[in-house]
Amino acid sequence: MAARMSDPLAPQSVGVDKLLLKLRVRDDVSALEEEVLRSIIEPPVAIASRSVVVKEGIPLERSALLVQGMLGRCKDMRDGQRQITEVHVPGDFADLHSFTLKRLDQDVVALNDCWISWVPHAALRAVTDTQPHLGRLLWLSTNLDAAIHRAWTVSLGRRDAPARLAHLLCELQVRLSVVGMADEDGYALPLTQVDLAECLGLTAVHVNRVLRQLREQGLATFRSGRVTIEDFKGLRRLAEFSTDYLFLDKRPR
Amino acid sequence: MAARMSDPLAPQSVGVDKLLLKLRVRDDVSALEEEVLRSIIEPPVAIASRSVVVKEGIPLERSALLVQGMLGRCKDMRDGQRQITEVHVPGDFADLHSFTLKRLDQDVVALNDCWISWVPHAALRAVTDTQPHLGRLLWLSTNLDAAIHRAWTVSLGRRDAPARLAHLLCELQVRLSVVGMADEDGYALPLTQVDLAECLGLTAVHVNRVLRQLREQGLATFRSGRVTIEDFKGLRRLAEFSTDYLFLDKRPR
DNA sequence: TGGCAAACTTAACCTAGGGCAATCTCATTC
DNA sequence: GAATGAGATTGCCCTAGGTTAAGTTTGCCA
Repeated sequence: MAARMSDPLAPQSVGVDKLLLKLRVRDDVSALEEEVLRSIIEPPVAIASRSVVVKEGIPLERSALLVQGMLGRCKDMRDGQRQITEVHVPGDFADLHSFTLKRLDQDVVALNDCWISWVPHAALRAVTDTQPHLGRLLWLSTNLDAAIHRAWTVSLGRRDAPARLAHLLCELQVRLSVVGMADEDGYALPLTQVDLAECLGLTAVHVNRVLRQLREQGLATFRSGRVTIEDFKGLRRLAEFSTDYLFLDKRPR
Repeated sequence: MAARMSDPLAPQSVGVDKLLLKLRVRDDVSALEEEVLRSIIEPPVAIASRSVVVKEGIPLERSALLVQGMLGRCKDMRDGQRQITEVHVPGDFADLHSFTLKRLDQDVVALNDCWISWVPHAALRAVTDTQPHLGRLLWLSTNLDAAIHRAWTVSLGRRDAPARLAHLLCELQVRLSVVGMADEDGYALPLTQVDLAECLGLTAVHVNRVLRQLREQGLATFRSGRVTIEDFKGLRRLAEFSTDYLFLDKRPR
């Protein structure tokens, strides 16, 4: 499997590094805590595009830290429709909530070729026992996921298709920036238009129409796996996007 | 304010009791842990219907345990539209995520007259420092909220209006049962049709149409603040509802 | 007990986005 | 370098749900 992957070299520690980038935007992480984190994270393993990393309902003893690529949380409906409820970027734990819940309510699927690092729940339990502040930081990271879920709920409930797409493009721009994977111009987005549709509660055909709209309005272009942001201000305005829900600062404690 | 409320008697400890019911469905809570929980929860205070309990963005030092009534997490849009991203029932912490995030990304609003108990973040910090298992249980309860968010995302993205409404009615039936506030027949639901619309990403007019549909199909009736479930099986089938995402069991640890 | 105001209900019309099918593009493989 | 297949694109038609605008019912308070 790994032989077919575009980047066959396992990224050694970038997973933890990106996790640390993500956490340190929100709070201080001491050298000791960093050491502890590094010690509980297993070496990365390769995951083939489109494979199911974690299946809904199965009892779990570990959680997956995404090192490279993108993962989605997917719910399949009876009629074959699918909804993606979150897109994970490197540095995210895709299923840290399974540490408390012991299984998942939805599948975690690789949206492209990925590298992930497993973290045993036993080690996480030890962290919450002996490093309460670090434990609270991990708790925080699951609460960030929840905040993202709420933002998606708002999008699906109250934004029309162009605003919804623009909101997703803005969100990914910001989340990828945090882990150093986006610049002002845009970012690599290894999804298909079908995937986007499954994030946005739309059909692939309509996503295609709306992508063209954004392109023709000079806001953003999505082509061959790359999002080019032409007018971030305009995109933000269209989406009514604010970074508040991503908690990009350290608050007084 | 309290003078105008329908039930002027402060329910003394039912908030903690319902929280314990909720937690004990998911895991064991020792007598000591119960004692600790009771000790950190302040006496209930009355909240008038429609008032904002917690405003988005404000730095917070405490979280609200809902004792009686219902709360909603609301996002207001520029154009006056509003999306509710979760409905809280007694025994829920409405904003426990603010313990790690230090503020909210959305307002918490009283959907009717409520009683809530505040819990200081300092006390929660002490719990995570000295009672790691109890700390993990509180973490779990925020992860339950996230699972509910994901279920709503799926509803908004992939279910049509009747299925979406049916799904919400099923969810509340189950969540209220856990805290002893629903029976086989149904439950009190102190929301307006506008509130339902704001949960479901629909207009109030369409909610009204769909309520009639469910009534005429003999599935459920919502009238004068009460949901009567006439055919739970049928409602479940229509909604493609499963209780899996509510994690109603204790898993091996 | 009557007068409001909020909530609910219904109808007529309209539109954003879905459904379906054909075509196009391009990368991969033999 | 032809065959293949996944993804992207476009057009046409249609429906679920929105919009607007009346009513009607209900509960509250003077």
